[in-house]
Amino acid sequence: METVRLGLQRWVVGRTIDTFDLLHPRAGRRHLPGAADFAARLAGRTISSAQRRGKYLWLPLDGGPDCLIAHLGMSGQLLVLAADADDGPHLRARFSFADAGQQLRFVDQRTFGGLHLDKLVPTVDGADTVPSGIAHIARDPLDPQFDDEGWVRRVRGRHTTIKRALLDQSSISGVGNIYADEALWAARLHGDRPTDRLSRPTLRSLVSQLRTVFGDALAAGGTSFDSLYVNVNGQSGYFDRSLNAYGRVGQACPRCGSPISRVAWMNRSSYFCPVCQPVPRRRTGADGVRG
DNA sequence: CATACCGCCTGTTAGC
DNA sequence: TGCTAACAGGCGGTAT
Repeated sequence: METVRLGLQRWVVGRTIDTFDLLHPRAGRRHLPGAADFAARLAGRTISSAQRRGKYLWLPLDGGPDCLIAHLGMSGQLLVLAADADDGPHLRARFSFADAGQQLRFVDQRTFGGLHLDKLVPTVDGADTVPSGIAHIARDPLDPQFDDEGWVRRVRGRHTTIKRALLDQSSISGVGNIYADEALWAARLHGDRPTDRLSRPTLRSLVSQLRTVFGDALAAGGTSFDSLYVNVNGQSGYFDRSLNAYGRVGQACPRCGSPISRVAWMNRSSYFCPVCQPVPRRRTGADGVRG
């Protein structure tokens, strides 16, 4: 998502929207007044910047509505393409600009993503602004304002497992199933470890590993697992080539050589090394669930 | 209140 | 060969 934000910053910031065409109702489902209203509100607006928090992107607009929010779901793409470029089968929305240059297109095969409008409100710390509808999304670990110690404290105070905590976007954002498994592998932690029994140094180390995983992915241009994730120029990232655990069931752990395990987890999968990341012993009566 | 987990979508692919 | 079922996954909503 940061890769996409950088692309938008380069290619669409400063440009004025001429027409907006919503081509699939699911892409605009969060804009309740409908496609015609959506188009009317965007016409003539100039995009003033490109912002991101976790997996949400937003483009602040001059003259209100405050901003256009984009969430790509798992298969969404924002592409900057010539006006005569082929639509393809999954084009969901199109932005044409007053300068008649390249268009911005929202393409989304599985339609989990979407676009909507929102107003900007100050963050609780007053440091900047955020769309009102995503104020519950936490900062991500690459955000200079992310509070490591605050996250460690919060996680240790909860009664859940560490993988669930990593995927909880209201505590730490930007972490999906792939990056959660990779960071847990790097930190040698099994995702089922109870958060209230992890030490402060262990959790600090986990944030640090997460930052490394994010940094490496960003340097490689993002993660593309099935070629659906691409940047605004249609180039896909190649970070998937450097995954250590995710998707590697049966292959050797790059650290110890043991075969990577895969288990069903929350209607998806978890990948881990059973030797480096041992399954935690179940808590029993003697240990006490509440301790 | 805190935590757990389903269902939304559709194209690809494994398996029969 | 042609079909079915599993799978990918962020997150809002609902159940516990």
